Amino acid sequence: MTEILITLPDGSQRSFAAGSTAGDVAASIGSRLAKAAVAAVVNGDEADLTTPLLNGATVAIITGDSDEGRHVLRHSTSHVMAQAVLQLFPGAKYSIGPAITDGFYYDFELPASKTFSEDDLVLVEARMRQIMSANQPFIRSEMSIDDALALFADQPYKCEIIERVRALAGVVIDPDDEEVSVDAGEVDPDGTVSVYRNTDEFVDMCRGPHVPTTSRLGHFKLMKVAGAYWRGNEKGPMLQRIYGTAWDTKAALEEHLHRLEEAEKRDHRKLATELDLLSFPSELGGGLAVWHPKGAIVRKHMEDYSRDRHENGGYQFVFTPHLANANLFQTSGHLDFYKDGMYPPMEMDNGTYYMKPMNCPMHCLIFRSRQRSYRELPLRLFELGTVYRYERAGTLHGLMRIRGFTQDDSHIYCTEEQLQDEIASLLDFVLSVLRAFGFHDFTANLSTRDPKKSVGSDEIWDKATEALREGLHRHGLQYKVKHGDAAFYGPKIDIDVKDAIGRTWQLSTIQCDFNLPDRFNLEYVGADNNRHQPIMLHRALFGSVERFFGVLLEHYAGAFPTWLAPVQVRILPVATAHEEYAQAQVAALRAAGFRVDVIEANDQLGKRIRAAKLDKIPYVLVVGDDDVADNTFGVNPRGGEVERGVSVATFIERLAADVEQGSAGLTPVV
RNA sequence: GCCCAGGUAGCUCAGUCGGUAGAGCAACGCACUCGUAAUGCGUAGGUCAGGAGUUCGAUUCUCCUCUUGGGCUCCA
Repeated sequence: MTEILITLPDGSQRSFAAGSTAGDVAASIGSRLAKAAVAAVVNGDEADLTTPLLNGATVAIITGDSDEGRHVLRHSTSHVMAQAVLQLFPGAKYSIGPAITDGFYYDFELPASKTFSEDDLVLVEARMRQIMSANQPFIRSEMSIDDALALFADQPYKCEIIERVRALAGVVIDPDDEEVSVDAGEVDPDGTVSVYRNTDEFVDMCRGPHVPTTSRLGHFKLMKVAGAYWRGNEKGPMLQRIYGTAWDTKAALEEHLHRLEEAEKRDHRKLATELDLLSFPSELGGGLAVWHPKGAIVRKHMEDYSRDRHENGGYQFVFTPHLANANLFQTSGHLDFYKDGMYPPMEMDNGTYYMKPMNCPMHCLIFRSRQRSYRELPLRLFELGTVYRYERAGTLHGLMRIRGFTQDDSHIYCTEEQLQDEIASLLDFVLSVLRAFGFHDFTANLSTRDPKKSVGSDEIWDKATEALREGLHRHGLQYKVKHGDAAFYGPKIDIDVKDAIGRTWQLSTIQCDFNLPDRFNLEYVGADNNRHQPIMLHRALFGSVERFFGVLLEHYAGAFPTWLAPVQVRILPVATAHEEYAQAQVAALRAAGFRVDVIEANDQLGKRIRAAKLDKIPYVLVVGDDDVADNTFGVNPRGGEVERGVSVATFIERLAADVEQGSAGLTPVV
């Protein structure tokens, strides 16, 4: 047969000469498509453009501007990086180099335990560009496992991957098992190993597909070097990882780099310093913050709002101490399971004390302090409880990962029958509060039982998991199931929010607990006059106040909405003669409950306006002769146009409306 | 905890091939009194993260500790 028939995605069919490739198909459709093509989908499987097609194949072209296409570009770029590193560092061992979000990485072991320096990145990148200019082909071949072991005989990491695949041959691969699927991405699970060769010297094991030649690549940048454990195993060898980003066009690459710059500008640690909100004095020790007046006032309003909502939402407030006798954490099990996360013990003459890493044990004591009736349930205890956890040094990150923090912590005790409704109304409550802080895009994760480590009966796990799932369905909330990701004591829902620049943050959790009620022997007397064990729910909404503050800071890029802004209004008298008027207005606005300050006319007006803008103050009011005469303001709103001659009454009305709108969620929902 | 890179004035940074440091902004003072994003001049401000070592001499070189950043791992 000299002709083959190919079906295209739109259902149309075309005939090609035998031996034609997906690349030929793309070229026959159009030169623009041929240029954009990076790989193809042949009969449902991704394949190289250079693979000869068989008669009757269905072919779709993957272009570089699709997710799949970028994945191919990134993966191919990582191969080029491996080749460059092996040239520049003879004797280097290469392990794996997958495509990841926005880019790729590759892990190496350098000879004599050498490490990469920042300067090496420049060298590697230059060598990569040479390889790309050389227009090397990606040539695929397949071989047996034994041949592959021979080919990679001096590459121990490659051999380890091949051996693992051999061991797994015939085993159905669970896509949730990340460790195995990484290998599966490198090698076909059917017993053959595919490799891609660029030159006589450089060949890499890979399932593909790849771009036809290295000249198809080029819009990339190496970003950073890092250490990374082989197979993520803390006890295993530490490899040297290089991260890069790669895109289909120069514009896309530049846009990505620009996005990174923007994200850096709104880094909460930077903004916290610039706006004088809080700091991390090294004298305190790592992961501990002090809140300056401007940060504290924002935090106070966040907490006030949270308290109002909880008060209206049927919660009862409690307070508990920051430390407790070891007996408490023995009972709760924290000393058995969580000791590494706790600050070390304080030996006192009447026992051993620990800083509390969690509030739950103390809330359980409150539940247990007297006999409880089913009529009291659900019992919702709420506390802004400060806890201390000895997070490992390398994991600290500004406010996002901190050692002393305050949870907006709630523990809800209810009956099995109440669980369903309670979870549904909890979700209502959580989302409603998050919306008040400017978040509108939510997704959820449902973490289910890990049978290898869990307490509680099958029945209760099933029931609780269903209750969580049903709650999510009622909300139409998009969610993913994380199989086996639950803690040993119960299933949970995590809620992720998307921020102003599209990043997601995990904030709230709703977590069932079958363990603590048992350990603390919690009971209530039911309608049947018998004793029953309540179900316990942990629920944090902000997660931690500190972390939530950090997320808000990044979300708003420091420009807090008026109801939260540390200074809502700044009045600038044009000249000294207007200061009296300015002071009188400050007094009036403060009396009306607004946060207002004034900067006297010692500096030029333009300079004071600039300073106010850099402070991201919502309203800058300029007052001069006209305003004194007419009882008006010149209003310069954040992000808006200057308006002269606004009457004081009108401005106060607008300001009040702005504040009201920002905290609109204050109206009770229950 | 592990790998890499840092820590110099309140902030952002420069500098010292080993001879105890400098800029801009901020602060303070004086002059300017100004209508919407940087007025001018001046003053003050640093045990160069901390400790030990090498050296005639260490902010600079070495080691340790603390701490920060990027990752890994961890986050019952």
